[in-house]
Amino acid sequence: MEKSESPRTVEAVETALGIIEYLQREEQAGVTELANELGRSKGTIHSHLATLVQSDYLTKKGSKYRLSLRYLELGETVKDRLGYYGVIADELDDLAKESGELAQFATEEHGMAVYLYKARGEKAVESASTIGKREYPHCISLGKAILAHLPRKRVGAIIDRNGLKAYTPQTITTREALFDELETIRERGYAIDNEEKIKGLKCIAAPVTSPNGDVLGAVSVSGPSSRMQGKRFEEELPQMVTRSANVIEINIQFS
Amino acid sequence: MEKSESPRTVEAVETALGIIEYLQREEQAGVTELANELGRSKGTIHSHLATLVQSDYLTKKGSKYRLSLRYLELGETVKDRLGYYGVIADELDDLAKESGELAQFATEEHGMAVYLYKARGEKAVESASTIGKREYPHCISLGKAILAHLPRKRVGAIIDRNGLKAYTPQTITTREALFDELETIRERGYAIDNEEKIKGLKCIAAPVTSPNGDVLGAVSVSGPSSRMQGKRFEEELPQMVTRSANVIEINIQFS
DNA sequence: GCAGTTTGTTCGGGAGAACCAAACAATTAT
DNA sequence: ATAATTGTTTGGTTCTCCCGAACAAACTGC
Repeated sequence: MEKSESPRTVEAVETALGIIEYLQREEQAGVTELANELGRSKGTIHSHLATLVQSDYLTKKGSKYRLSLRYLELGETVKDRLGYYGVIADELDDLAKESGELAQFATEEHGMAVYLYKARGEKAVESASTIGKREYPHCISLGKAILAHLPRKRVGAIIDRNGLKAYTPQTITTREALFDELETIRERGYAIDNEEKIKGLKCIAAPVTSPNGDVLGAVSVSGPSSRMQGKRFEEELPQMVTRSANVIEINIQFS
Repeated sequence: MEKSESPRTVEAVETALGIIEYLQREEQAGVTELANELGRSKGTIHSHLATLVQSDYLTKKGSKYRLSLRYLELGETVKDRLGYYGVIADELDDLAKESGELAQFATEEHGMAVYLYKARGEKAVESASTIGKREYPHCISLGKAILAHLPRKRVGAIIDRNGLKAYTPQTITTREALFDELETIRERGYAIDNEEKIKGLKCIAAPVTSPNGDVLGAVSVSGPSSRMQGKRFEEELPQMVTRSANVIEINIQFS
């Protein structure tokens, strides 16, 4: 089961990445603040900062450090390499317009659901998620739609890694319940988030798979529970979402 | 003049960043390839890769490593912090439509011009530049428009850092010629790229400044020399570009 | 299917660098 | 002006980063 031991890592790199992560949360910081936060001496942090500035990963204004614009380039590179970014953008814009709600696309990486795009329809609810944001997959429709099409042992590993944190009374918090739910999703063809992450918010998500069967991501619409009920929630929206997922699948093949 | 000595840097971090940079160019690579490229042993690279994967900066598929989606999030964070991204996007879309050409916005960081947005008009030429791409400022209109509004000693430092590489016979390659050109730009109110970077391509760029006088970036239109001449090149387009720059300046204040 | 080659992984040991602590300089606050 | 805080520099020591080599795994060619 277990690998003999965890592989060696480079501590100096971990502190440098810690600086980047802190500056992602905090916008700007000085030497002392970072030293306290990361539990290193001021001198150490100082040379790390010098390294990151020299390599263009940070900028220094006065005595405060911030993330540089280099991450823009890296972000674009990653986006371009996905290959299907334009396809999902176009289709989600349509879906948002047609449904009037918030339409989103996410994929999976390292056991987390990663939002790649969002489009806002006429009445779309606000959402904290932005492009690149990562979320636990077990409590959102996008995540569950993806998990439903991953190998069972892969899902097990993800649960072990993440746990099953509860956000609302509806959140699925046991392994068995989640596997049952995934089974239901496979049969039904789409996933539902019934206020499992945020009270008052319901979502519907359908998976996008490649020709050879593995899942590339999922499409969803989200809206307030007041609008997400009856025939609209049980027929119309599911149909829109699954249709969008299919359109994306087809267009990816020819792009 | 010179600081006593260059500050200390952390070599381990430099190799880790070297890995990231290589994977930005190459899409994917294995241990041996990276070890050769960066002049380190396979064992060393291996533990660096383990560190970067563990912290979610790389993904491992089989025995190849790639950049992870984390850079999407970092890119979005940086974009949001600019504050005026939406403003330039809206205005450049208009400018591209009105002019029919390629409209771009760039700002300055570490002595380089960094493209932040581009919008393509009806007849827009193709361009290799993408969001986040960095370019030497001395040979493009956007760069010169920005340089014209930086402190003289800052410009001097940038020249020292970058040099003045020639791309075409028109490229400005001497310090004096560049300072003269910047003076002309300040008087005229906008900058011209007369095939100084790419043969057959001409551009016009106007600076965007903040109320307190420092330059935030510049707006440009680019087109083939055949279309960039006569009254259109000397009056109409300059007017459009400077007007766009002004609109952006105003909107930034109220956003 | 089997030897040969290449690539990834593990590990001991030594040299060097990352880290700390403390002193100094610069900036800000009182 | 003085005190307090923060940034910068520097020696010295410990620890870790790195190398090299051995091992394992994957791929190649025959």
